[in-house]
Amino acid sequence: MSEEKTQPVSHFIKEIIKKDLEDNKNGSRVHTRFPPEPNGYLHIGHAKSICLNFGIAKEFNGLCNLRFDDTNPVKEELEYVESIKEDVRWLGFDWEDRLYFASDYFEQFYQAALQLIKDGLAYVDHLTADQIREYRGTLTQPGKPSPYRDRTIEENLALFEKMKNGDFEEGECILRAKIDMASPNINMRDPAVYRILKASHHRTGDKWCIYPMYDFAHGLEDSIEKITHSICTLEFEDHRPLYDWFLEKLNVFHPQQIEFARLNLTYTVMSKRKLLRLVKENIVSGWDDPRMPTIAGLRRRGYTPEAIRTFCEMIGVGKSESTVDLALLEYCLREDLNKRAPRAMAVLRPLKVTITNYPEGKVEQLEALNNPEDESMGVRMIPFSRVIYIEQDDFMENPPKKYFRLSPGAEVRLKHAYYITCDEVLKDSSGQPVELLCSYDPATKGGWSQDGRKVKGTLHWVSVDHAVDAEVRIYENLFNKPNPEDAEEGKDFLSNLNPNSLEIIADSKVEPGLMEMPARTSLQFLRHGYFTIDPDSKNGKLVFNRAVSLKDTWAKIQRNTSE
RNA sequence: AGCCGAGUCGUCUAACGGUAGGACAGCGGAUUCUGGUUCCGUAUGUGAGGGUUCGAUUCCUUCCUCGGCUGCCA
Repeated sequence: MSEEKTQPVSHFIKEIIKKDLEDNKNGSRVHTRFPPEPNGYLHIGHAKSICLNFGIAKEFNGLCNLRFDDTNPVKEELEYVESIKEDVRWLGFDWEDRLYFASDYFEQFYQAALQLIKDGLAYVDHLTADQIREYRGTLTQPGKPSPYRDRTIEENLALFEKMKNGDFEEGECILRAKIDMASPNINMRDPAVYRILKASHHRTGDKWCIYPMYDFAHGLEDSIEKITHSICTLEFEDHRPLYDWFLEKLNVFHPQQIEFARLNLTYTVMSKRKLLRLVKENIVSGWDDPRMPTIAGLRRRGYTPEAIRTFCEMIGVGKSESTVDLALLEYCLREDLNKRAPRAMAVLRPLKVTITNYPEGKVEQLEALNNPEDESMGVRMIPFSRVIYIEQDDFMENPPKKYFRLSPGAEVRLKHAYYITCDEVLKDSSGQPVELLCSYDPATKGGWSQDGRKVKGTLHWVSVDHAVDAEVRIYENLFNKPNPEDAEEGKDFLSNLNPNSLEIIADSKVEPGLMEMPARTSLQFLRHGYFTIDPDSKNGKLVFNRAVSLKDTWAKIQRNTSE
């Protein structure tokens, strides 16, 4: 595992913390938390938050908790809890013994609610949900008080007790904070504190039938854990006055909420709701489909934790809504894997080549460098013989200008092997080349020529008799618009799905040494890109995912000249 | 419309009253047994107006644009 070379960059949150440290606020303690709701898989946007929270703790000698914000039993599941733990660990972060659940605090939340009632700051409201909406007013008009707003403390206490005991049905009543129905901030117009949910919770079972709302619970969770800096995304900015109100009225330890802009990526949707739809509607194969921006998907695709961490460092942290170019993520992966991934030769779309002047039955073991960027990764031996496969794209009968590859009469280098010249093209009835007859120069063994003669093209290849079959999965963006939400009138993001986001090449040929490699090994297929061995691989049947292609200058030239 | 927040190269992000810088993407070139890597070079930016100041991306002000907020979701 290599260390990120990207140095931590400062940003406004770190500046706030540095100042707090200077002022000796919180006894110079820094304690953050990552508080996912277990209602879906983590995605690259969460990675930003994880890197931020755990990264800050590390940089300032503080601590970071992993806390599940599981206050809504109808949406949350154990499967998600497990996947989240796995993903955070995989990203390289350690919460040590500080794994917490909001549901562990339910009793404390209940006591706090009681306190609010006793202080005349909360009441049980029997308005229906529709009525509450009506009474709340609008963005421009103040709300009006509920007729139940002035129930006595004793009455509220008794009613809340009944709520807790299950004497009311869902929706019959709620507990509300008594704040200000005319506040310009709608969150302050007597927000809900507790609602009745007769659902079984994945951790507390049927012990409770009332569940606290986020605004009430979250600050208390932070307070209980003595969090110093409660970092969340921008949409909670309007909730901060409420966050502060609860903590102040309850007179408990008061963490500081700080909001930052969530990550958006081009060609990607990031909301859990939409990702859930892709999964539920079988548009992708699951949460870990390599086209998903989930941590599980990126992992299966072949992304490394190092690349993701570097990316999160490079994008910065700010308060303005922004959309990062997917190309930056890809750059981070290439940069990481270029240094670390062993090279291998894989022919994705094979074209047979017979080297007519190479002895039949002869096999040579040729030496190949595993990684030119890191000689300590050593060498391997690759079998060479009379009949080999090259890439179909590496031959053209009528090549355009600047085509360096094989064509009739042209000479190219076979990587690590010999120079060959194409003498004859054998075609099928439709005119498609099916086999090339070539001759090799025995004096160029290893890919060198003594006479200083140069060849422009170098091709990868595999020996037909030694090659191993493989399935290769080529991924493109799941969406064909930079902003998938940019859909026609009346259509949604699904109308922007890229029909070519997955291409399966079933009959590729790879060099034999890859048989021994374990799943999830990252490799560079020479001249193709970075690939990883998919867990679907079975004995005798390798499956590779392309994580990201190599930069392809030739493809770019072709694109530019065709325009 | 009310409240809150945000506007700096194409994108992301620095500059905290004193030379608008970096990264990615782009373009051009060199090197190369990967049309990869590496190296070198290059273009593009402070939303608009007014003010304060010797000096404004930075402070004030008006406007404009964008985002969030009217769940018993988080």
